Amino acid sequence: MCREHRIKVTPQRLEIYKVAIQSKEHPSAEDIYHSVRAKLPTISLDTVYRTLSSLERWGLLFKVAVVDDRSRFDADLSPHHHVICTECNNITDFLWPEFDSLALPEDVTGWGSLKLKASQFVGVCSKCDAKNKNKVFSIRSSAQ
Amino acid sequence: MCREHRIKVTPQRLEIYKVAIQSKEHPSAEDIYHSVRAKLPTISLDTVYRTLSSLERWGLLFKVAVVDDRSRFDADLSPHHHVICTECNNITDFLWPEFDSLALPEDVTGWGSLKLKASQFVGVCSKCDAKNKNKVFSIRSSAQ
DNA sequence: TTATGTGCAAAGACTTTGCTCCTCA
DNA sequence: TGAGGAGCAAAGTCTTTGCACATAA
Repeated sequence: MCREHRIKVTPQRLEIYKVAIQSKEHPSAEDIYHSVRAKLPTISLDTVYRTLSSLERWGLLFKVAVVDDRSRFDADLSPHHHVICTECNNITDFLWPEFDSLALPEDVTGWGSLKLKASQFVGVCSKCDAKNKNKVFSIRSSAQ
Repeated sequence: MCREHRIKVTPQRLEIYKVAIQSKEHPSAEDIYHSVRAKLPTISLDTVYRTLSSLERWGLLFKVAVVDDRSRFDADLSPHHHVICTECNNITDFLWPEFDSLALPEDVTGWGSLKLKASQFVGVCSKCDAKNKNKVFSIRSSAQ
């Protein structure tokens, strides 16, 4: 793949891409940095940033979203969508074939050339919802 | 609206919200800052940030996306969607009633409580596409 | 009057960049 | 051997925060 792009194959690039495609957590640059350090202890964070930026340029990876000021990446190129929890910052994948087969509105087909077509939902996941309710409850009870 | 939330009505808040709902450009904090300064020359950027954050908390405004490292805001709460051009960073609205009436997949309905349901497309708009082609052409011709 | 909000300045956090040495091809 | 990449450190941006003064209610 590097050879296709006529650039050097380095252990850093191999490992960063490996971590990216194996991760299901939509990791941030720092997450990837920590994972990669397990195999390449001397790698630096800026190499991770530079490599992620290259992978994105080559279309092997993309920024899913920016959550809590951190960019989150996804190397899964198959059609899927994301729900983001604003409490725990988890990003969950889901499939939605009905969406994928929907015809795009004319405003979009005439707009330009699309790179990425996805839906994105934002909310609070049920786990965090439950935690919040408990919190409210305990505040109320302690306030009595 | 401020009174509903039991907070003070200040000229800064009024003006920031006014700019936000009137703008169709999905402005960044800095864009809003510049617009508001026309009427309130002494306003500071951190007041804009603080107010935008409040408006978001009250559900009167939301972050559409982060483009070019800047958060972009939208106070239009009616159902609509966005296409983002990665070249000129413009965000264009479009309507898509077919999407809006589509049933959500079970993975999402069971996931938690949604705040925001929208689709988001990323690509290069036709204007920038045309510019790029011209650029490539002129490079080629000058290289001859 | 008093709880809140604003301005100012400085700090924080993530990300990018210049430069030198190293390394893949 | 030579072009391109990695590491290091420092700089750049956007955004947040502490504090004193101002202000809406």
